[in-house]
Amino acid sequence: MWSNHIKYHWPMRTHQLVLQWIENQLSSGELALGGRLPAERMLAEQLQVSRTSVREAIRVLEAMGVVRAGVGSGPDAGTVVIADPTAALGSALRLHVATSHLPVADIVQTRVLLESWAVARARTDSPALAEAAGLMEKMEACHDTDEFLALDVRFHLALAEAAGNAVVSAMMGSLREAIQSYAGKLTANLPDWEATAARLRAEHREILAAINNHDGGRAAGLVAAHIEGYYKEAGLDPRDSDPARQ
Amino acid sequence: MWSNHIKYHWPMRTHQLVLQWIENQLSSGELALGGRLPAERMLAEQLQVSRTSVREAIRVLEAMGVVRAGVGSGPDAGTVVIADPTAALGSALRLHVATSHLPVADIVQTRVLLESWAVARARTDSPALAEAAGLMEKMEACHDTDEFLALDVRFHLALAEAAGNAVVSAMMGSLREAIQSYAGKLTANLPDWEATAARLRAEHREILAAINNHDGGRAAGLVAAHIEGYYKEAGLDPRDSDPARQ
DNA sequence: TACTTGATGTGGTTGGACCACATCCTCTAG
DNA sequence: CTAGAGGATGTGGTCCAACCACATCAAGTA
Repeated sequence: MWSNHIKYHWPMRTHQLVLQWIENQLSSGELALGGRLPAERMLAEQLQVSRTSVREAIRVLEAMGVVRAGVGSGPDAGTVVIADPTAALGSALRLHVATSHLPVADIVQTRVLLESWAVARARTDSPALAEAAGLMEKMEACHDTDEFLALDVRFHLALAEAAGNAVVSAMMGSLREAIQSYAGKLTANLPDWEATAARLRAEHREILAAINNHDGGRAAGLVAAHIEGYYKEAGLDPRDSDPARQ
Repeated sequence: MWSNHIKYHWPMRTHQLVLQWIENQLSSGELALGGRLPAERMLAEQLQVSRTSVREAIRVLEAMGVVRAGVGSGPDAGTVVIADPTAALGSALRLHVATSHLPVADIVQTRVLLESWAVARARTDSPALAEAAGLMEKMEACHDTDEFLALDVRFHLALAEAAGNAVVSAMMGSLREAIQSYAGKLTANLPDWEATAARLRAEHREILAAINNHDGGRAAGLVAAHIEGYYKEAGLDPRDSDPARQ
C-alpha cells in the first residue's frame, strides 16, 4: 500500500520532489528513452530548488540505471535517459549481499530457478539463441581461463534472453553481477580447470541441443545441474558473503 | 567482466569513491546492520572530500534500501544501516516500467514464475505459512475492497517467504510494488467484485490446502492459475505501462 | 582553404552558511 | 531536594556562489 518514494504526511525532501517530477515526465512520455533532461541549472530554476537537490535526484536515477550523465558538449553530453535495469538490480543485490542480508546460496538458487525457466521457454528462432550458439563455438576453441569465463557469462545471459522476458533477463544479469566476484574466486578452487572446462563445454552442447530439440523440460534440468554442479565442484560456502573483498 | 561501480581507466567520480569506501566497510563487517555511519561532516573530512559528495553517496545508498537517514539526536538520528532490498528493486522496476522498457506483462509473468516456485517449495512448518493462513482467515470475513486487497498483498508475500529464499522474497515484493498502481486500476475494471472476491477466497483455500498436503506441484499450478486468472478477468493490457499516473 | 583560438555550455566539486529538529545538560525556581 | 525551563550540542536538509575539466562550435587568422 505504501510506496517509499511518496511520503504522504510529512514534508517530502527536496530531491524526492525532483525525482517525482522526472518520474512523471517519464510516465507521461514527455521524457522518453534517449531523451535529455534539462541542464541541472535550468531544472533547478524551473522547479525552484537548488542545483544540489537536482543533482541528488539525478544521482539516484543514475544508480537506478535510468539516466547517464555526461560532461562537455555534443551528443554524449548532458543527462540522457537510458534503460539499464540490470545495473540497478545488480548494485542493489551486491550491496545487500555485502551486508550479509542476502545469502549467496539464495542468489545461486534464484539464478537456477530463473535460468531453468528461461531455457524451458526459449524460442528456437530467437536471435539471442543464435548468439548463444555463436558464443559456444568460441568457447570450444578458447583455452584462456579469463576469456572463457567472460564468454560463459555472455552465453548464459543470451540463454536467459531467449525466453523473451525482459524482467527475467534483467534479473538474471543482476544476479550474475552480484556474485561476479564470488564466482571468480571460486574458480581458483577448482582442482583441474581444463577438465572442468571440457565438462562445461559438453554440458553447453547438451543444453543447446535440448532447446533446439524443443525439449524444454530436459533443457531446464540440464541447466540446473550445470549451474549447481559448478558451484558444488568449486565448493560453495553460503556463509561467506564475499570472498573477493579487498 | 565490467561492473558499473568500478571505473578502471578514467578517474572515479568523488561520490563513487565514498560509495566504495562504505561498501568495503559493509563487506568487511566493520559496518553491520543497525550500525551508524560517521556523521556526514566527519566522513567528508575523513575521506578528504566535500560533504556534498558524501551526501550524494548516501542518497544512492538510501535509494538502494541500504541506509536510512534521520535528523535530530538520539536513536533515530544519524545515518544507520538497514536492509530493505525490496525498496531498491521495487523503485528500479517501477522507474523502468515508467520508461516502457519493462512490459507489465513480463512483470506479471515473472511474478507467476517466482510465486509458483515458492509455493512448490514452501515448508509447512514455516512461520510465514502460518501468517498466510491467518491472513486468509481475515479475508474470509472482510468485505471492504481496499482492506481485502491489502490483505491479499500480504498473503501472497507471506506465501513467497514460506520458501525461505530471501532473494525470491525480495524480488516478489518488488514486483508487487512496481505494478501496485497498475493492479489497483485493474480492480476497477472488474464487473462484479463480490463474485471475484469469493472466487479468490476459494482459490486461496485450495492453495494452502495443497501446500499443507505436501503437494507442491498442485500448489504451483493453482497459484499460477490464480494470478493469471485475476489479471485476465480484469483485462490486462500490456501496452499501457502505467494507468495510474497522474 | 586550413588551422588556431576563444566562447559557450555541460556536469563535477568544493566550502561555507543557515535551517529544523531532537536530545542532553545545566541552571534556576519552587 | 526536586521539577521544569532553556540553552548547548550535534544531526541531516537546503541553498548559494564559485571554480574546474571537458567537449563542441564558431569566429578569426595565416
